[in-house]
Amino acid sequence: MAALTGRASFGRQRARAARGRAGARSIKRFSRLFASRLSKGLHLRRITIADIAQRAGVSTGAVSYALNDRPGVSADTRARILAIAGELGWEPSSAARSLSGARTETVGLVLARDPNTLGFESFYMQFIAGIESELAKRSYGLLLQVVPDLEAEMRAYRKWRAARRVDGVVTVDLRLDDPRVPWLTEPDSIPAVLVGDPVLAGGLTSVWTDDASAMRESVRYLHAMGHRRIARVSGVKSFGHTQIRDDAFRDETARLGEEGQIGRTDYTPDQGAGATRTLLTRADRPTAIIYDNDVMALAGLGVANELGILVPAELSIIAWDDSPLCVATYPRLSALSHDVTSFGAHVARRLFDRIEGAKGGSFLDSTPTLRPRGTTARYVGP
Amino acid sequence: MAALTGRASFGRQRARAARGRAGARSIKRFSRLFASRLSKGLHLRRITIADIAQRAGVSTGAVSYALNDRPGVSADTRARILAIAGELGWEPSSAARSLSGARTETVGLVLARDPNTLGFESFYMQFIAGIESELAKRSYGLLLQVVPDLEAEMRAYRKWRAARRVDGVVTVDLRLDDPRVPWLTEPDSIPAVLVGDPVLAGGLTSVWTDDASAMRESVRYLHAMGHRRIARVSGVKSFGHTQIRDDAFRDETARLGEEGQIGRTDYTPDQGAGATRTLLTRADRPTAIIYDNDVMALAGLGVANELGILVPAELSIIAWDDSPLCVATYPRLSALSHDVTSFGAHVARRLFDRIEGAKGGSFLDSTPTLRPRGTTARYVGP
DNA sequence: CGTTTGGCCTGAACCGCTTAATGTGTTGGA
DNA sequence: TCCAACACATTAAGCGGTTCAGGCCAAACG
Repeated sequence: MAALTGRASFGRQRARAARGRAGARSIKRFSRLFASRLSKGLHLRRITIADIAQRAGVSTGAVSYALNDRPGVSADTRARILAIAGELGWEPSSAARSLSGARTETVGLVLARDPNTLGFESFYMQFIAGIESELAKRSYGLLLQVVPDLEAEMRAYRKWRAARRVDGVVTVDLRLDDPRVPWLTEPDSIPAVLVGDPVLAGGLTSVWTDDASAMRESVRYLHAMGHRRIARVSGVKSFGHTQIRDDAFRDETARLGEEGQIGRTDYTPDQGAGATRTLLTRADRPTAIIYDNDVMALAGLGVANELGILVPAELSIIAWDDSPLCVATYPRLSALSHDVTSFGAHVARRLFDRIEGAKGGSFLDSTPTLRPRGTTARYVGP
Repeated sequence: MAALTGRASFGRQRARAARGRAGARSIKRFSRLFASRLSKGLHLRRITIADIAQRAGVSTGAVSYALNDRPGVSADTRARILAIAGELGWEPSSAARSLSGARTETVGLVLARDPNTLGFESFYMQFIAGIESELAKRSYGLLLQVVPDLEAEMRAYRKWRAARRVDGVVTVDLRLDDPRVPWLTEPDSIPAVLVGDPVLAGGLTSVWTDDASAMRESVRYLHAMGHRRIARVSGVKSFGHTQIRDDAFRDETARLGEEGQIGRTDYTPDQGAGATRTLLTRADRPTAIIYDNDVMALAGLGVANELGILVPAELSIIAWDDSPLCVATYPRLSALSHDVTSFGAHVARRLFDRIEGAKGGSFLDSTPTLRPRGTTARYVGP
């Protein structure tokens, strides 16, 4: 026995211990297991680190260290454990992990929007796809919740925090004086990345696009094309980015000596069409309209067609958020193009940084660029 | 002491036990806690059922029974426990719950689609919103994963099962001979609800819409309007519902003595436009086209405009899956309308039934109904 | 009046993993 | 040669619930 190597003797010890433990677990335990197997139809017991430990002749602690790539095991023990884990097809129990204080391996996203209007905001789906692309790399999951309003969103956060459900959250549609900001700033809160302008994020980590610049560029572009009456059909006023675009729009039109009109909507094509109709039936109707999303731009195009106003000869149209939709219409919609999927990925990366303890900060994503297509043209007078 | 009520004496016992335990936990434990408080900035310890038990003067077991609405506690003890739990703002730890074999309170959804094409399938977002509406009622969460292909989807399922991550899954985009069906049929698999025709679901629970009827109705409608050359622009061939619609389309056109053409796409507007162009530049071009989704119908409308073909005078267009998009265009798209949000809710309800042990079965959701708008009209010859 | 019965509760094991604290041999230095 | 330092492992105490086998006591029964 004394001649045995350290490992072998550990192995024996281990085996003995295991046998002892199994005995101690007694008939009670066994019968319970058996009963559950019967009732649920011969379940295969799940593979745990204890199984790996037994096979490798080490303790569960060692297995845990090895599987988590932490010091405390030798290189070859680690390799052996990893091999066995692979062979057995072991998957960590996220429940056990998070219960013992480690990561949940889940991030949360709450969408506070009317379910019925959500469907045609292609932004979210693309954004989610982008987030997922990063999560997949670290085998994280995305916990999604669709709620009617901000209060419900806060409730969801509170619940997630209390239940230790997520490691972090992505927060979208920031508002002015957003209640989520102070809440997420509390010392005990969930690590978060806010999507929106730093001025709205109150020092928390934020990822943003320079919408103001994009708006200014668009206005200048239209002005240079001879447009003198430029309008904007905007989204929900309480959203921060709406205000930012509003301000930039007003500012830039004023700077160019124009009077910029703004129509207000809830992002639905219906209201987009309504706002367009209002604008186009005025005596001094605009010769160009910038829409806050693509479906409203599409709706606007429809209204123009209906009213017999030629696009782009008599009216130029620009959509915010380029999408396949924009190239599906005829004429094709000129749009402010932004890669929403990679934006989502960017957000996810920042969230991981944050989860790993990075300090807050604001990160500028690429600025939407104007992509002129068939709905913008030089304006040559009535 | 003997004169005390049972409850009061239990309370004392309990308190003593608690003190004893706290003592046994020793300085080691305390210092650890303290250290973590210091490092993370005075965390409030989370509220557990032990806290509730202590306050109520009962055991944690009793608290568990009370909170889960199970027999084993008297009505007023239950009420007292519930009150204290509310007062303390207790939230169950989902990790602890799932670890001890109970529910995860999470359902999973894997979307095997190219992230870039996902954005403009309004179907999914609406569908998800519908699912969420039911989940919210039971405070379940939705774990979402976007993957590139079926294999990755299977991996996700396997992982979720191994990690006990979800209580059930919703499976979409069924195919002929879908590998997910046998997998989900295995005795040890995850409870699932399949979205698709029962013939594809192999006995598992499925929720479906009668696409064949809807297709037949559309073809008959167009035929009755004088159309004699009806075409279809379909989606991905490997999807089961594509085949079902194909078959119904071919069958019904043949029955009416027409030759029904089918163009194949991947659901993108780009390919929808391409297929339309091919169809419309033939010598005997169709006078009506039925599209498999709304964005392709939109793209088709664009191509017709571009080619100078008048819609609906010379060409009728029908979109599958009505959406706000359909009323944003000019003319408005005639569409097969289906309430996708409530469809999602229906699916979620069936999944809960399944999780609670219901047998498989197939459930017919409402059949899409044709909603004629501006893109369908009587055909009066060339 | 002794004995079931049944309602309420307690105690403690257990779920699978993490992680301090605590051994053990081995080495290297004095 | 002896001891400290070190590398590797083990042990066992949690994490926060669930659940089952009792225990206790009052009511019902024979």
